[in-house]
Amino acid sequence: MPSSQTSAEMRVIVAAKTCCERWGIEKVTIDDIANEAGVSRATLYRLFPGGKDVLFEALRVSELEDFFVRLTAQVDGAVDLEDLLVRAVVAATQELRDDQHLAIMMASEPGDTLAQLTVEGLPRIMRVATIFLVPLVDPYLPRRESARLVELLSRLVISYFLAPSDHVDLGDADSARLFINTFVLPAFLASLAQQLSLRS
Amino acid sequence: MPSSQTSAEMRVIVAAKTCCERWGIEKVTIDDIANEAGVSRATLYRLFPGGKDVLFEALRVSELEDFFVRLTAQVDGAVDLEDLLVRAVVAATQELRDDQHLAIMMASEPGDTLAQLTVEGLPRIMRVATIFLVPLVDPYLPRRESARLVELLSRLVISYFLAPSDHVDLGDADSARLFINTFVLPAFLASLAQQLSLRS
DNA sequence: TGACAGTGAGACGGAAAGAGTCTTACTGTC
DNA sequence: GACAGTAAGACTCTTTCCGTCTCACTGTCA
Repeated sequence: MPSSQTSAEMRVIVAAKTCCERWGIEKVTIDDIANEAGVSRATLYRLFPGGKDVLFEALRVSELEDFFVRLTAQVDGAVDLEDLLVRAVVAATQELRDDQHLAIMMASEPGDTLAQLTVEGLPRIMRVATIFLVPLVDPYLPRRESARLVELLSRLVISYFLAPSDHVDLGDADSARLFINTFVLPAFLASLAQQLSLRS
Repeated sequence: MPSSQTSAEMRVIVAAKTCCERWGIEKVTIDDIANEAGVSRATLYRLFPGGKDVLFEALRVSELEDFFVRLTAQVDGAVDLEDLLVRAVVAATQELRDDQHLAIMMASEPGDTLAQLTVEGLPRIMRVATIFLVPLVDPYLPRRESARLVELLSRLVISYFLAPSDHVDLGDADSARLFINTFVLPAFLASLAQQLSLRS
């Protein structure tokens, strides 16, 4: 029964998320999660062979996908590439800032949390960002350029979130627009012009 | 340096409270509390010989005293015995209901929490209640009767808090007044009359 | 300067909790 | 009756935690 299995996995992931929010990641045990999910420990290990590491990895992927689902919804209706990028950057920045869970983790386990936003987690973030955002950028740029653009902006959003600048506020639409037009879009102008000429 | 020592003890107790609110009592370790208090574990054991048990006992006493300090403030200005009792009962009931920390503990560790409100903790509650409230009741009743009254009302408040009744709501002033006039004050009427005649 | 009280850092052993594996028994389905 | 999925829990190994203890450091008072 594949659908029920999937549902059980989701129940466990949701339970893990709930437990982490309640106790913080360093206080959560497998038993806590299994109990919260209404599932035995044996079943949990069957669903996530590898235990805690695999489960938490799945949890991070799940949260990341949720993040981009919300982000995608927020950029819906963008009228051109600039509008799309500005909306995406502003929404992502604000969502990062408003993420209470992230703030708590940053306060209680800064090392692990930062690792998940940089050395360890960035590749995954880039991957998921690419999956979600490249299709949105594709109409305006060649595929290869789309991926480069999404990667560049993702890195910038995270960097400016982790270490805010006095000169740029990517959570502000005007500031983000100026920044994107000045430092980001010019690099893609050639491709952009090419794509436009192809379309016309 | 006795004053600094007292302050260190308070720092540890506050840290213990903070940690309990953050993680729940069953997830807190002595190290957590020592770190939160900015104190080494050795010092913590020096301040609270006996460790966790003694520290948590001190924490409970501290919270209990805070509770009655707030309660005492809320009944300030009562004009007569009935007014005093109604105010005290209503304030205590509402404070119990609004206590977020208590609610969390009741949800996560009902057994221990209930024990602290009944078999294990009630004697201490009565003791502290007596210390704080008997002086307030004293003007209206002989000392022996004051203690009996405070004990009776304390027990009733806790009982009605733990198991609400369809007929009485001690969080409501009118209901509490009716209840007190019907079931509590009559038992003390004789003493009350005697005290009044002595005063006149 | 030297005794001294208070403290932090951390080692240590025993106890307890947690992780991951595995077996057994139960339940519903084909 | 075979079978798949699960809960319960026994079991081992590892980690964490507790409580005690020692040692070095610091500021104070004589």
